[in-house]
Amino acid sequence: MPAPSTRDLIVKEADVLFYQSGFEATSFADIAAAVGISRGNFYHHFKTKDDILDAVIAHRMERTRAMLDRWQTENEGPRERILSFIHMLIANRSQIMNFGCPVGTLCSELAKLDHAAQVHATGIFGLFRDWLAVQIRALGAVDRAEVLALHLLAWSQGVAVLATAFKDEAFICNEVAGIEHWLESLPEGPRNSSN
Amino acid sequence: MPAPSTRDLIVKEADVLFYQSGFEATSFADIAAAVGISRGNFYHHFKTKDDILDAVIAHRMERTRAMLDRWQTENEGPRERILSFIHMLIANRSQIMNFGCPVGTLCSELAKLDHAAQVHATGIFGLFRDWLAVQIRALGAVDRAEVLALHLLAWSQGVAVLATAFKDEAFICNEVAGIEHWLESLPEGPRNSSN
DNA sequence: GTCTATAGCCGGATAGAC
DNA sequence: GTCTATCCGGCTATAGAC
Repeated sequence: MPAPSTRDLIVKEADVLFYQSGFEATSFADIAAAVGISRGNFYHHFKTKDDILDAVIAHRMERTRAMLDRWQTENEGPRERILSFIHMLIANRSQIMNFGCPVGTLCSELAKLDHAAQVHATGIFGLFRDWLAVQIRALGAVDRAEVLALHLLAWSQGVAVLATAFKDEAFICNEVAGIEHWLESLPEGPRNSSN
Repeated sequence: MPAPSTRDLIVKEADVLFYQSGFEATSFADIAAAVGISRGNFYHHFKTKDDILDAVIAHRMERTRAMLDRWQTENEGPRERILSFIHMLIANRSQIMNFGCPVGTLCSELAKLDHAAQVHATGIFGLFRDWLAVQIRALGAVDRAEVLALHLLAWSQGVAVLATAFKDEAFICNEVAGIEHWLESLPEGPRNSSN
C-alpha cells in the first residue's frame, strides 16, 4: 500500500468532519487543520468545497460497496448477510448516538440546502436498498423484495434518528431485537406485509 | 385576536426558515427579509441567534401540545388518535419529501453542532412519545406502552428520512399502510413484540 | 506541491439617531 | 420600536513566492 496522497488525506478527514459536524458547519480551516496543511494548499487539489463533497460521497460509495461485498462473501446465506446490516446499529451505536447515520443525516442536510449533490448522496441509500433487495429475494420474498428492503432501511434510519435525539442505548437494542424478530418472520408467513 | 407582535412574526418566520433551510444555514438577513424589518431591529427582541432558536423550539412545543390536545378531543378512542398521528405522514408528505420531519432534522442538526438546545428540541419528541404511550396503554398494552410508542415514533422518522432522500410518494403510502396494519395488530396478540 | 498573504464577502453583533 | 451605519471575525477563494 503506497503512502496516502494529500488528496486522499483531505477526503478522509473531510469525510469524518462532514459526518461529525455537518457539511456546512465544516470549514476549510477545520479540514486543513485536521490534515495538517495550509488552507491555500487545498485549492491545488479541489477547486471548490462542493468538489470535496463530491469526492467524499464517491469515497463513501466505494467504502459501502466494499462493505457489502465483504458481507456477501463472509456470510453463508442471505439471512446472515441481512444480520450484518442490522448489527451495524449495535456496532456503531456510540457514533450514531452522537452524530446519527452518516448517510441519512447527509441526505437530510443536503435536501435543506437544496444542494445538487443530494441525488448523489441518495445513491448510497440506493446501494443498500438494492443489496438488501437481493438478499430478501434470495429468502423467497421475490415480488415484494424492494418494498421490504426499503422498509428495513427506513426502520434502521428511524432507530438512528431517535437514538441521536434521546441518546438511549437500550432503545437501540430493543429495536434491533425487533428487527431480528421481523427478519425471522420473513419467508414463513403466506403474506409477509411490511410490519 | 390582537395583531401579532414583531417578536411573534420573527419566531414564526424563523420557524419556517429553520425547517426549510436548517438552523445554521439561516442568517439574520434571511429572517429579517422574511419579516420585513431591518437586521438591527432584531436585537431589540433577541440578544443572540440561540435565543431565537430557543423561542422557535418553545413555539413548536406549544403547537405540538395544542395539536395533541386537539387529537385527544376530536377522536373517540385511542386507535383513532394514533391514526391522526400516523396520517401526518400523508398530510405533510410534500413538505416531508422536501425538508424531512421538522423535529427529527432539527435534533440531528443540533446534535452535530453539539448545541445546548438539542435537549430542548428532543423534548418535542418526548411530547409525542408520552402522548402515544398514553394511547397505547389505553389500547391494553400497558407494560410495553413506552417501548411501542418509541417504536412507532422511530418508524415514522425512518419514513421521513427515506422520503426526503428518495422523494418517493408511493413509498410513504406503503409504509403508512404498514403502520396501520401494525396498529390493527396491537392489542389482539398475546405478545405484540415490536414488529 | 506547499506555503504566505490577501482579496472580497457575509456572518453575528453593537451603537446610536430618530 | 425601528432604523442606518458600522465593527469584527470567519468564510471561500485567489495570487504568487518558493
